[in-house]
Amino acid sequence: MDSECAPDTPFGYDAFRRECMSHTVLEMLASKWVYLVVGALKPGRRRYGELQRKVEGITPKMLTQTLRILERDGLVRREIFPVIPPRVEYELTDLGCNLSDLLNQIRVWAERHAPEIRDSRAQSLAGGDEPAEFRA
Amino acid sequence: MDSECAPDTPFGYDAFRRECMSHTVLEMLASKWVYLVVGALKPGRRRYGELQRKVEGITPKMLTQTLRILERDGLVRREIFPVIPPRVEYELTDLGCNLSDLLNQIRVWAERHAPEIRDSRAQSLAGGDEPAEFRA
DNA sequence: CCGAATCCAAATCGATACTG
DNA sequence: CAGTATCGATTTGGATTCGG
Repeated sequence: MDSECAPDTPFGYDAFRRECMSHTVLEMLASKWVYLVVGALKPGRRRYGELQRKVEGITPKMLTQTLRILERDGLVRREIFPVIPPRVEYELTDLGCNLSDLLNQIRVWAERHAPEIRDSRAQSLAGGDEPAEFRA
Repeated sequence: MDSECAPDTPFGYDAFRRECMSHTVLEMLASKWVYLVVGALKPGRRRYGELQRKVEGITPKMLTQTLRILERDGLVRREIFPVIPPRVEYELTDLGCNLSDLLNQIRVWAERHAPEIRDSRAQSLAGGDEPAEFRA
């Protein structure tokens, strides 16, 4: 094993520990752009420009950076076609597909529960807590 | 609906659009500390100090900030006992429990696939790409 | 068309010290 | 015990420019 990770988890890794390898994996996943790019990659092969259009507001810099991280970690495969104009396609690996299913569940959850969360935030702003505190 | 979100999703929200409410939910979830704190909260009620010990390396500042965000969004309930010394307990709401299951799957995924990802990163560093490029 | 490179502003985070 | 306050380091992100 990489280093001393708590042994009370199914696979000998414990993301709660900073030195544990799985902790760094979680850090990698904890990114808005990773969610969205992996989500945009879900059906099949995608070109760079497609991704940029699908993930609204992502800059070339962040898109490239995110794709490089995903490639480095074995979640995405990149294929370059030596033609002019350049053509580069991205595709999820098996590992990436596997992850994609989970991340998409989160995305769907976010979409499904957005209203409740919006309401909760509104209440928070209005000072909506402690029962029966009537402010005239 | 909050604003113009693409209508081609099951719930009328589309996290790929920046102005969409669900996009901000995703931003909230895309945090290492949210993963870990929600994970640490999974079985039942937890005191502040317990959480701090469980989530290795979290500072009081980040722990408080994360808990406040989760409370604001209706995922965590906070109960204060007016005693000395102070006692404060945190608990997932139903919504939070629901989310917790998903986030835990991600955490387990990270733990399970940590070895493959470590290997992939190592290969990346070694320049391990393009087939049959023999570097003497 | 697909990026790489650079610069800079801003937000985030961590460490530490302090309080009721 | 359960936070708050402050400060500096680090990271992040966006805008822009350039090249193959």
